[in-house]
Amino acid sequence: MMDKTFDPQAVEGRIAAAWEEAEAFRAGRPERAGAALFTIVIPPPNVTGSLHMGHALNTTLQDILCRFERMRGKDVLWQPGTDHAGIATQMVVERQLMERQEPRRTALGREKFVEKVWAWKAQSGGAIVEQLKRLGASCDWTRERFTLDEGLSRAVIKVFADLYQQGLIYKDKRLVNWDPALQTAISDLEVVQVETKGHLWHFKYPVVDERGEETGEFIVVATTRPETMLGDTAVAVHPGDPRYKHLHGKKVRLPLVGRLIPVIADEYSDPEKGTGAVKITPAHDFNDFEVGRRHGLRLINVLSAEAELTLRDNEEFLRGAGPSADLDILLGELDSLRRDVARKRVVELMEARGLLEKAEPYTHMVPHGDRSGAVIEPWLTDQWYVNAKVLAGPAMEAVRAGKTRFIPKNWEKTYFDWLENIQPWCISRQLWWGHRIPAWYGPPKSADGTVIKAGGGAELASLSDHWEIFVGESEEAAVKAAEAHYGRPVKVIEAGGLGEAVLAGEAVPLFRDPDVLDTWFSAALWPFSTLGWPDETPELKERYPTSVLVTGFDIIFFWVARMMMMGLHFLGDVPFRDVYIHALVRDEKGAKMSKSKGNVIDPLELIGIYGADALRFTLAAMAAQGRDIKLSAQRIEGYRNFGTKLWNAARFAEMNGCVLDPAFDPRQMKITLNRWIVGETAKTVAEITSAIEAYRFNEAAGAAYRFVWNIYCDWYLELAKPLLQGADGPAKEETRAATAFVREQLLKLLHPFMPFITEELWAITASPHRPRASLLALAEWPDLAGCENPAAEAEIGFIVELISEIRSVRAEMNVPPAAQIPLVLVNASAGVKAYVEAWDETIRRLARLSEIAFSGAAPPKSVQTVVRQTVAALPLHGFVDIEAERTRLVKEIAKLKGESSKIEAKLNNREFVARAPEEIVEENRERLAETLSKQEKLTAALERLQGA
RNA sequence: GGGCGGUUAGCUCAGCUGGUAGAGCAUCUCGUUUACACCGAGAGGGCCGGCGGUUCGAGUCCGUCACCGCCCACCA
Repeated sequence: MMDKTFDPQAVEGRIAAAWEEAEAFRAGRPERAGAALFTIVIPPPNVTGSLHMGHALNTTLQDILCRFERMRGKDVLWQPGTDHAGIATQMVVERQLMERQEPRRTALGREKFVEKVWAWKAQSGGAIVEQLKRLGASCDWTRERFTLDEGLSRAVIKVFADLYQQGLIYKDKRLVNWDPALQTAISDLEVVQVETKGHLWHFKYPVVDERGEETGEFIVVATTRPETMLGDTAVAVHPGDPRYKHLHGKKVRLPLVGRLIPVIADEYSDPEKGTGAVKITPAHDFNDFEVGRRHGLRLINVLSAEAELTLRDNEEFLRGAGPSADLDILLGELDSLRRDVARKRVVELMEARGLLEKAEPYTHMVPHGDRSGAVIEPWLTDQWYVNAKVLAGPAMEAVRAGKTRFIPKNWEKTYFDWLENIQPWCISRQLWWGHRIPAWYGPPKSADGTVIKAGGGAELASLSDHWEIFVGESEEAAVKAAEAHYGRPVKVIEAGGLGEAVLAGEAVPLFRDPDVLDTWFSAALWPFSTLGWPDETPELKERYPTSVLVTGFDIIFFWVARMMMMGLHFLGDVPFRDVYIHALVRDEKGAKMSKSKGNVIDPLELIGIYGADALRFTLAAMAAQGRDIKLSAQRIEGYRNFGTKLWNAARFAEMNGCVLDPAFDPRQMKITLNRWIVGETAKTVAEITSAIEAYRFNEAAGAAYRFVWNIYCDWYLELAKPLLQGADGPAKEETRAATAFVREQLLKLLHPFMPFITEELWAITASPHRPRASLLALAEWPDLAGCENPAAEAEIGFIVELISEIRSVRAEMNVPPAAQIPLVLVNASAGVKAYVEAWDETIRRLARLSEIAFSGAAPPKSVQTVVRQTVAALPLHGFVDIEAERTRLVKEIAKLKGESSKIEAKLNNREFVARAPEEIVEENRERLAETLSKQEKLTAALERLQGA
């Protein structure tokens, strides 16, 4: 005997183990040889991660697709894995070291630290994978990959080396987004603009004449960053701005520093903004950098990696300023100040000198690192870049040509907009956890072929712009290339020991770039690196391009676009045919879930309370395209109840001996009721199938829900009770078989959405004599084409409507539920009579009637209603309240009148009759006739009531 | 500043190619009829944000305005 409810906690683990044991999710199962292929690569979650709602939604949708296609007979590969997540992981381990008061990263050294990270990964890195399994993800876990795996690393190194040889990866010295907290460069995408309240300070820069004497005139510049003024090398005005025309070519004295800097005319300066004159700090502002480049201005870098003032490095610049420089203050007091402290101090100094015109409150956008939250500094460094512009062309073209489809389509625009304006992609990170860049540096070779010898550290640094670069897929390859280049033996050393090695003069020293690659660089290769590339594996050959990518819109730029670029460049084809972009999961008020807001709903907690199936079904039911999901526990509870309903329907079938007969043929049934439910099932199969094919998950879930609850349970099982509980015979046998058959179909239909409960029911309801041929996960998707049955629909439809109508009237007339009353059908047609006689007992039970009679006229004092043209009269005698009935009829007639006059107006409109499709016109005529006839009958009933 | 979405029942949302406005929850009334109270029966509740337009016909298409949300760009 089954329990009354399904206990997810007790069952889920066991079911998951059964799947694993049977290797149900393994790609390339022998019996599927030659089957159509279906491939999805999972968006690899961070190893540091724990399951959040975004993962839960993402995983659920992919799993629905995979289970659906697997049941349709395809050979499915859902490729799982995790991402090493450079910055995030390094931060986690560093924090851990700090908490345990162990030596810091820098104290440990690179090798030891990386070892620690691997140890951490081995111990707690796999948590997310276990959590995905709890959700029921049917990945081929035997193929799990990690972006730092040996194989994937090989792919990364090869891609880097190839792109370098092709000139698509290059090293450049320019401004990058520098994160002073993490001490690394980050890409544009990792910078978030945050609205920040600050000030706009107006500084007066004195204008000087040819001899360097101040003329008494000032040019006023506005800035939000006073501390960077120490690195100003010009003031720009718009060429057409009349206010400043006379100053073109003149100079101003940079306050505090004292150096003379030019006033330049440049279109960049906007007369509308600030004072129309803008200070130019090429080393600390992206726009200024460009202006500086146009005008050949010097770059004065006044900030350190920690974003502290480094004025000593610029002594030469400061000393060249002449007598008015506040050298002592600059070098003594300001040097090494943090940027925010320096800002205040510079303002004070300017004010003290009468050069602060005004300071006004000002709200503006300030760039922050998305991981560290630190204010990002545009900073001049050497970094590696990918020429994304070249790779973006084919990526756009492929989508334009329809080789990859975005669903919903409107995301294509977002994709195009970004790619059209793409900037060089900074891929080097000053971290230790990640793929180390396969570039080796050697000392410069002079024109005459001699290797330039270098002295100590400072001298080395000054040479850094001139290193020879050797990129290779291995150290051996790089050494070989270097030896060929220098014509001398080469020795690989640590960067720090370079000076001595060179001085020793024996071998040419070579050292490897200490930086690692952006995590997204390896992620961009995921669709082919996980399939074995650069090896020509069978999987790669057969499964690339993959079928579909399922992901959130927040990583279209980070990931989707880059996979497109890399896939097209290295494989010559798109990485996936479809990209299904799903929504964000928000809290019930619509706010983005975040740890800091404390509104995060933990999927694991929900799974613990309601079970994985309930959570999955909820997410699917709410996953309408193009809209965020606001999740509430109440909703999940509702779908948990749905599971219970399904469970009890199966339980009922079990109690009534409904066992599946494999020989059962749904097309050979005799009983109308059974034909009807199989017909309804067929409709539902078609509906769910096409909805999943079109990624309309909510519609598929909705169709399944309605069918199970409102059709199978509410009507079929109720109507089947007399047959199931009646005397033995062919009708009972057929109904038992049909009940079991339909249950089988809905377990299959629901399996992609609720894999655990359906698999469990599949096992429980197996016939004791005939065990299941396979797990439900591997069973065949239903195909009931040709089982629709309009005749059965007409009959059962009438019965359902009749019962509903009587129930409604009874409730409205306040007839006590216990009261059994008679029903009289007036002038019923032969067809209706046949229906009713066939269902006499059931109608009486469900509508709580004492008897059903046929007559040529409605009995006096009866309440009347119309069901599909037939008047149904309930002689209520003792119960009827004439007033209440009159009110009910008047109301009902008014409603019908409104409806009929609307249709009449439509049909009287010649244009409508002439232009609307014939079927629509016909439909309206029928509706009018129906409405009028019903109206007539109720009006007659009302008149009789008044006569009585 | 550029772009994308949203505005439908008290709440949360469906409504795909224009053709009788739907669901879940909540509310109200009733029901211990052995599958299920995580249940059953019934009811109430909507000028589909405003204004124009196209059309025989608009929640659905076009324009426009308002408000809400998101993305991109922007340290004067």
